[in-house]
Amino acid sequence: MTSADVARESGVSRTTVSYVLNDRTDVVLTDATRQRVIATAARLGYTPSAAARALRSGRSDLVLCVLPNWTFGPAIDRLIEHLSTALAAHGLSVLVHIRHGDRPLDELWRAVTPCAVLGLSPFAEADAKAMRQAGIAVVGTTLDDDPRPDVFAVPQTSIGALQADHLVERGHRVLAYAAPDDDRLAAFADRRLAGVRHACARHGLPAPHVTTVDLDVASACDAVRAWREQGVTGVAAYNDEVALAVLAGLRAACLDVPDEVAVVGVDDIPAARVATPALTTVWQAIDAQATYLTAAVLAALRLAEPPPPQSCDVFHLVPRAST
Amino acid sequence: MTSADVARESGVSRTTVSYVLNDRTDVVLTDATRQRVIATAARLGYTPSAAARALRSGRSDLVLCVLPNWTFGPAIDRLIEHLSTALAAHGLSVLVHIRHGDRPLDELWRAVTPCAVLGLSPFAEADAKAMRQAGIAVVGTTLDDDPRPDVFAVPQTSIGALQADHLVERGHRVLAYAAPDDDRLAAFADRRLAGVRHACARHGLPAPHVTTVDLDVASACDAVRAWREQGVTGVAAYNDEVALAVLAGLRAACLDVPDEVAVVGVDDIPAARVATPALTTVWQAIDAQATYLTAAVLAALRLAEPPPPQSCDVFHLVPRAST
DNA sequence: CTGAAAGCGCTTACAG
DNA sequence: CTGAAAGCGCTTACAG
Repeated sequence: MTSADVARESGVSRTTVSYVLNDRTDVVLTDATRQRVIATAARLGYTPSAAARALRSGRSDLVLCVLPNWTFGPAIDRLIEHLSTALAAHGLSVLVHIRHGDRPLDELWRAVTPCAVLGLSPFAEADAKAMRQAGIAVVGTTLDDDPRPDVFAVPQTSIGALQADHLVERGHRVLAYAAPDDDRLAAFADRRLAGVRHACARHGLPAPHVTTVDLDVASACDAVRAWREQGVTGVAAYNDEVALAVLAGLRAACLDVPDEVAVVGVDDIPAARVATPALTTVWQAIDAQATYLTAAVLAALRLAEPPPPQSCDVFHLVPRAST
Repeated sequence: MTSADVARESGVSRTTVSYVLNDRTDVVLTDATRQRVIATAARLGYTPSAAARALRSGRSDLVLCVLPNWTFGPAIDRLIEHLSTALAAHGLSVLVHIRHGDRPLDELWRAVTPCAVLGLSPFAEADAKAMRQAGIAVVGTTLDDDPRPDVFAVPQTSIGALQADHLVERGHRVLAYAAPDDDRLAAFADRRLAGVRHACARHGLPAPHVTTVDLDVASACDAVRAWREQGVTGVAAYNDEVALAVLAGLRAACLDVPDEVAVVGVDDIPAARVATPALTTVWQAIDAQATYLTAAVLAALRLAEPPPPQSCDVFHLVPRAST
C-alpha cells in the first residue's frame, strides 16, 4: 500500500497525492482533486511509510522523550500523558526511553531519527550539540532556574526552600534533612537540600542536620534519635516515601507529631493523605509544567512561538497534620 | 556521514562496507579488509541511517513497548529497565509508548516501524493481526493464564487467590474486597476480585463483600463500618494504596488491626513496610517476568528459541503485622 | 574477492 | 494545473 496505489486509484500522479496529503496550500489544486485523493487514501487505509519519509526529509514525526533512571512517580506519568495528548494534536507521537547505565545516547537518537528530543534529566553538552547538528530540536532540563526557552527548569531548590520556610513559619528553629538512600536520586536530593540550607541561612538559623534515611523503621528510628539529641524539631524529607519512613521512626521512638517533631514531604502521593498523622507535603503543578514543555517542544520545532517564561508558581505546599 | 564515506575512506565499495558492518559471514572477505572497514567506521563515527535501513528492509531495531494508561508502579519501571538492558544486548532499543484515550494504535506502529511490538496490556485482535501482517513480531499480554509463548500472562486471579487464601489461613471466614476508584484499573481489579471470589467458594465461604474505597480516610471509614455490620474480619485490597486507606479507615473507626480486622494489599510499595501496622502484601517477581518477556520477544523475532513456559511462581505473599 | 546497479517509498524542484 | 525524474542511504542479487 504505497502512494503509487493511491495515485493510480485516484487517477492522478504520485506528485499530486503527495501535495494533497501534505496539505500543501501553496500549490494550486482543484478542490475536487483534493477530495478525491483524500477519499481514496482513506478508503485504501493508506499510511505513508514513516521510514521513507524520514529518509527523504531527514526527520520523522516522533518526539523522543528521554527519562532518567530514577523511579517513576505518578507525576512523570501524568506529565507524559499531558505531553502526548498535546503533541498528538500536532501530528507528533511521543516515545519514551528510559536511560539506564551509561549507554551512549547517540545510538538511540540515531536509530529513532526523531524530529525532537526532550530530556527530562539534563543532557551532556556533547550529546545536545550532536543532536542539534543532526537537525534535531532539543529541549533540555535543568534542576535550577534557567531563562532559556529551550530548557525546562524544575528548580529543585525552590522545593527545599518551600519546605524549610513552612517549618520555620510553624516555629521550628533547628531543622533536619532526610536524604534518600538511592544514588540515582542524588542530583535531585542535593538541589533540594541546597534549598533547605539556603532558607535556613536566610532565616538566620543553623544549617540543617543531614541524615540518609532508608525506607524502613529501624533506619528512621536511628535518624530520629540522633536528631533529637541535636535539638531538631522540624524535618524536611526528600520525598513522601522518606517522610513516611520518618513518621514511622518517630512513632517507634514514641515522639509526638507535630508537637515534638514536625515532618514535611514532597510529591503528595496517595499514601501521604492517609498517613497518621496526615503528611504535609509539596505538590507540583504537573499540568502547568506539561503545558510549558509542550510549548517548548513546539517552539524548538518552529511550530509555535517560544513559550512565555515559566511561572515560578509550580509548587504548592499542602499543609496537613504532620506540621 | 554515510556508508559511501566509509567506503571511500577505506578504499572499498559500499557493498563491502555493508557486508563487513552487517557481519555477513556467508560472504568471503579478507580479515584485513574487515578490520580496515571497521576501524574506518569507528574513526569516522559512522552510524548507519536507521531510516534508510528501515526503508530497505521494512523493519528497524526498535522494539515498541505499549503501556496501558494506568498509573505506573515501580514494578513497571523495573520491568522496562530489565527488558531494555536484555534486548540492548541484541542490538535492540526499547521505546515505550503510553496509550491513552482510544487513539488508534496503527498510526503509532506505522510511524515507528518497529521490528517487534510488546503490549503490556491486551491488544485488540484487529490491531495484533494488522501488525503481524506488516511483518512485525507481536507479543501480547493477557490478564489470565495463557499457554501461548507469544503471550505474556499475568494471572491477576492468582493474586486475589493468594490474598484470600492467606486471610482464610489466618482464620477469617467473612472477607471483603476493597476495589479502587479508577476506571483504568477496572480490568485488573475485576480479575483480582474474581480470584478472591473463587478462593472463597473453594473454602466454602460466603462471597466477598465488594466496596469501592477512595484514597481518603472518610471513604475508607464508611467502608469499614459497613463491613463490620456484615461481620467482615478480613479485607483484600486491590493494591497497597487502597490497603493503606483501609488501614486509615480502621484507625479512624478505632478498630484493632489485625485482631478485629486484617488487611492485605498488593505491590509492596515502600510505604507498606513503614505503615502502622506494617502491611501484609503480595510481591511480584518482576525479574522473572522480565526474563520471560525478553525471551518471548526474541523468540517472536526468531532470534531465540521459544521461552520455557512461564513459572506460576511469580507472586509471593509477604506476611507482616496487618494480618 | 569486489563493484555497478536496482530498488525500498517518499518529496520536490523542474518541465510541461 | 499535473507528471517524469532525481535522490535521501541503505542492502543485495548479479556480474565480473
